[in-house]
Amino acid sequence: MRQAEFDRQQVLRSAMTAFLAKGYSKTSMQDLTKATGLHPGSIYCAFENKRGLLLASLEQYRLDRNSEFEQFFDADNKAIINLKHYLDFIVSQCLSCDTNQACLLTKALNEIAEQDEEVQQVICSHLTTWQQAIAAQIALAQSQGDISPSKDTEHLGRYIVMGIYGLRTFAHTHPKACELEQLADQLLKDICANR
Amino acid sequence: MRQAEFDRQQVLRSAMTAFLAKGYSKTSMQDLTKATGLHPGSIYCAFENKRGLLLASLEQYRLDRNSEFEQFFDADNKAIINLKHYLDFIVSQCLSCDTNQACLLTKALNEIAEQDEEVQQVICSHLTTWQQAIAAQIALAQSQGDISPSKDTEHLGRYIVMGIYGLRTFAHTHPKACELEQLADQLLKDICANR
DNA sequence: AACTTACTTGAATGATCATTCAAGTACTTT
DNA sequence: AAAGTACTTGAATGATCATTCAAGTAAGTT
Repeated sequence: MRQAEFDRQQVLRSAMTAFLAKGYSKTSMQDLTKATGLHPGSIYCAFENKRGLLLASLEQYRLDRNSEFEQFFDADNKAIINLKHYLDFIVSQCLSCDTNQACLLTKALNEIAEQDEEVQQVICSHLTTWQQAIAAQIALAQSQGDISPSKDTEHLGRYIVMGIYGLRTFAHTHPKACELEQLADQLLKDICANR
Repeated sequence: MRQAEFDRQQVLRSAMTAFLAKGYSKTSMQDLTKATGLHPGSIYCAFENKRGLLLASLEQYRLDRNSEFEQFFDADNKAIINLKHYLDFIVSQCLSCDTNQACLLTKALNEIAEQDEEVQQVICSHLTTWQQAIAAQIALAQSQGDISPSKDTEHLGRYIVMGIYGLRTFAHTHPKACELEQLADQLLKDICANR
């Protein structure tokens, strides 16, 4: 047996960058060979086809975002503080002009939504897992007295996720930084409000 | 002079449907000739190229959404009631499987965002106008005593718009109808909350 | 009715696309 | 060191793409 010469993670992260810059459809195999450094034959050998490379990239994206998420919420702060830092981080991503800071899951979901059922299923499953992780942090904040325990945890989780989706799209309209920050603050306030 | 034989509005609405179904990139000229009933030469004569057809479709979309918006808010109800009906309508669109009920502006914005500056400019300008129209209705609701007048009208407008963007993306993950309705209700509640 | 003008038609064009595959290369095993 | 195995290479392939344009057709004008 002979080992593949390329670093799989590095290749997938390069592919992610390419897909984020142009979207799946507009990213040509030529773009992908340039971005990854792999020749067409190697890509097809390792990932079957362009769609397979997208699926593998989505999986790598999930792993990367998972460990990023854990870094935010493993801190010894209260859950509500970590949540605020996490939202601040997302706002800073939204304000960045670097396309690589966008969310591959929502980008791909918007583009391929009704076209490819399997890709959609994979994306939805990742997003749902993420939503549950956020809900778990909200539950923690409820137990720590920062959010009313009488509120529906799952509903609050969906509300935050909806808000983050909204922030990402809103950011495409080039709002002022302070406006985006204000929206994120409002979102968190509404979650915590005692009503 | 000889008049063109096709109905411009009808052609543009067919093009909108095609773009909404597949996205701009994946919609081929063949798709567009089939959808509009026009031959390639006629499309190029009338709209210059595929991109020109998109721009014309975006303009028609703006006109159509404008009159739709006016229908919702010309009613003799209180502004807050109209706003609720409008949100209900958007939720019902989100729940529909008909791709034609999606928003062409946000769909195109997500797809072409950083690729075509002029298209982005056009889309952002339409979305900003829409946001201002919503803010105007919020101002009305404030004057009618349904929303605290001390709140920043523009901020509330942005918040509702962010929420609608979020609802649209969230809907792609196939949530239950009641969950989406609950999110829209929460959005309106948070706007009206007295804090 | 003849002419001019402008729209319609749809096959042709050249570019670009994803994908293939046979030849080349390097690692592993014997 | 020789043989076998699997990865790499990149030009070739056929499909599909947006776009063009010359011929055809119908309306308006004289």
